[in-house]
Amino acid sequence: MKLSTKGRYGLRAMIDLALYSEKDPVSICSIAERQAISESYLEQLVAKLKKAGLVKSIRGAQGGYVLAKPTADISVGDILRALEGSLDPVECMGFDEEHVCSGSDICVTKHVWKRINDSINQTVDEMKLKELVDESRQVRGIEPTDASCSQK
Amino acid sequence: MKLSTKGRYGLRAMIDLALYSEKDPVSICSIAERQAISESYLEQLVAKLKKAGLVKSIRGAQGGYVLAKPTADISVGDILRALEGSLDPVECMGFDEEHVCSGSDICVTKHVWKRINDSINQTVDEMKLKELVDESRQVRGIEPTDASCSQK
DNA sequence: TTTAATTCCGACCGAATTACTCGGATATCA
DNA sequence: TGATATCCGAGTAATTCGGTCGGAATTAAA
Repeated sequence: MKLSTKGRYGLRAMIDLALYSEKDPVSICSIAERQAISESYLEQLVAKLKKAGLVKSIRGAQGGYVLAKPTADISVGDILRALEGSLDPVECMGFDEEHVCSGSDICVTKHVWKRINDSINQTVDEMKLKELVDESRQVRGIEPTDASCSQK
Repeated sequence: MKLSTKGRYGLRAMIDLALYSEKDPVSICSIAERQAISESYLEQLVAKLKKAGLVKSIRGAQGGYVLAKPTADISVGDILRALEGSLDPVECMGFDEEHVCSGSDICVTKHVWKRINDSINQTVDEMKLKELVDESRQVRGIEPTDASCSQK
């Protein structure tokens, strides 16, 4: 029942991206530096975010990433599901249709799993990236400029 | 973010145990047979349930297991935590105390993880074993006698 | 008093997943 | 034509998962 580093790093990366990409695209390298995440690993995560349609890429020099949608339209659930796959702790066959299970206790547990799944998804879907970004800006002053990241 | 077979099998085993242990203790062997779970694996799970104080064992021939508490006093959360360990998808240091995080976005994500953890634990704790057992009995007729399980 | 049923305990094991790294191809701005 | 970037796929060490196996200890029944 653990959330992997994909989800944990990825959410931080998205907040970082939202904070710094207002003017110019943000490079993976600069996010990695600020967030102390391995650059090559972060690359994989951002690829997933892109495939999910949450960020857009701009290739070439001075390129980077920007959000594909306004922060109010991106939920924590969208981000986590993009990175982790389904957040359902139990993937059950025939959740919706009234599928008759073999044993009655299996059927009963199915309701349990569904309630857990629903509770998680509801919780993450009602939190929007906008709220997190706003909160983050309140904590420290705004630094909207993305310092180009150090070379190696 | 997956619940392992420990939790899934274990919950079914607890329902089974509650259904069949009213008169006599129930053997692992018979639970394994009814629930189609490997006997030797189930042994490990029941050991965890025992250590958590949810079931009591009666050793020797005609022995087995019985619930240690009334079904109304055992929550799904108790069972799952006994088997899986903490259900918190993210284990965060210093959740309670106002620990100042290094970066503001880390602090912000901390609130996210806390809300997810709370939502899961609340959901599983408000479901009691009693409800599941009652529901299970409604589905099919009651078979309170534990047929001694087939030998190998 | 033996025997069969049963819990108890720890070691082992293959397969999958996690959390990365690395090397290089491709695109694009200056 | 470089220097920056994204893109992409393969490799890999460590850990977890989902069990199995063998045997010791306990106790009811024959």
